[in-house]
Amino acid sequence: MPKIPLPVAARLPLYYEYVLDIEKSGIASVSSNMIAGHLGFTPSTIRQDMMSLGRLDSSASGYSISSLKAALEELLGISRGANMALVGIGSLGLALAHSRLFMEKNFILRALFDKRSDIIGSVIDGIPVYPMDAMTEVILSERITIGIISTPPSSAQDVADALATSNIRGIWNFTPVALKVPGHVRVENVNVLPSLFKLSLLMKSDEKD
Amino acid sequence: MPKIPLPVAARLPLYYEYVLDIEKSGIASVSSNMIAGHLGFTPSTIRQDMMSLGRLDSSASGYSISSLKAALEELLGISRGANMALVGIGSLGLALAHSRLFMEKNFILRALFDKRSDIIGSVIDGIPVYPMDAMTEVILSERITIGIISTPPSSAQDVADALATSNIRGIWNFTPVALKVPGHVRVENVNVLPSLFKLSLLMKSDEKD
DNA sequence: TAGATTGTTAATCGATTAACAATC
DNA sequence: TAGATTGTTAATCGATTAACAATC
Repeated sequence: MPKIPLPVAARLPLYYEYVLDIEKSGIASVSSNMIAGHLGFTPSTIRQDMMSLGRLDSSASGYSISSLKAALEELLGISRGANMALVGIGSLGLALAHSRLFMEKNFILRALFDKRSDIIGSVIDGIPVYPMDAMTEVILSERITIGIISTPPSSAQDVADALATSNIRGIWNFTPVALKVPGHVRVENVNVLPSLFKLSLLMKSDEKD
Repeated sequence: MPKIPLPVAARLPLYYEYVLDIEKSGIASVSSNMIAGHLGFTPSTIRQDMMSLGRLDSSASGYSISSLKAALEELLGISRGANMALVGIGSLGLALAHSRLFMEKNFILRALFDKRSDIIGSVIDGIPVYPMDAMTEVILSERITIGIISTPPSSAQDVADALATSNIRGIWNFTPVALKVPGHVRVENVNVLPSLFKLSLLMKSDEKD
């Protein structure tokens, strides 16, 4: 199994979006030069990255779109997909539940959990809302491998503990809490504040021009 | 003006959260060793980064919390803050409008824009909803420098054009569209899908253990 | 074949880490 | 002073870029 360096892994989603784009236009292959020009890297970087992807069909007209797409879908987990559960139906949780973004990539939201009894038993966008204590059972029966945490920060660790107990394999954490989890659970944190700070930093550097 | 390398800039928000944490506990200074231990870097990296921040008060017990906090608030734009406008009140826009996350950091949402006439004129969480054609006027009168785009992808470029015309200085883009903007406008994109792919990649690497 | 592009090795660049004298 | 930590220079590491022979 090829071990993908982190800087390369960060570029894979960009490659994938680009591949989908040009696939639509009916072109059958793409060169490192074209990718580099479009995404703002050097052709050298692209070629080095392509080597990390394993064997691709390539020729003097570049890499075949179909083999590139297949390799990326395999690596990014799109080809196999995953079942997900979301815990905490606040305004962020609702926005995530409504989003078609991951659904389109085969990451399917199968279950919602909340502690508010007035919404338990209801169905949001086709997804049932369960009580918190049904977590272990539902995660098992729906073969859920990823848990999304969008609760208030104060409940985040408790929810992470419950998910870990339910044998979840990955946690997508939308709270600003540094979760403690057992070794078999992977955590990926989503934090938008650093991105706003970066924008602020960029704008500031414009000022003295 | 110190030019901050990107890898350093990416760590600044982490330092800031940590500084707020220990400030609460009443401790007056922190060593590179403590920061490194808590955030998972080496003390060397921390000290190099501190040098990028400019002159800090330091001693044999470490860096003074107050000078470190002040330097970070200055660099991250927290001390001066900014006024923001949000365009596109879907479920994501609502979640952002409800969030206290940036408000606490002096990034204040002053205006919401949408094209749906049934909500124009209403007030959401204390923030007025304006029609799209009031954009230039409101951005000027409220001294707004950052525009948030949370519309459907199909409208994103039109909104970016309108914001640029209104002399906005930064765009915080929550759509997956690669926006084209004039040189005086900075764009920062927020994309959660790469983060989900990264989680998927991590989980996959667990599998063959 | 001729032209273009890959695959791969070597060179460069920049970031991280180590080491230690200077400072508090 | 003695102990601890910074500030800074040098060494290491890894990622990006350049170069070019091999391939289509």
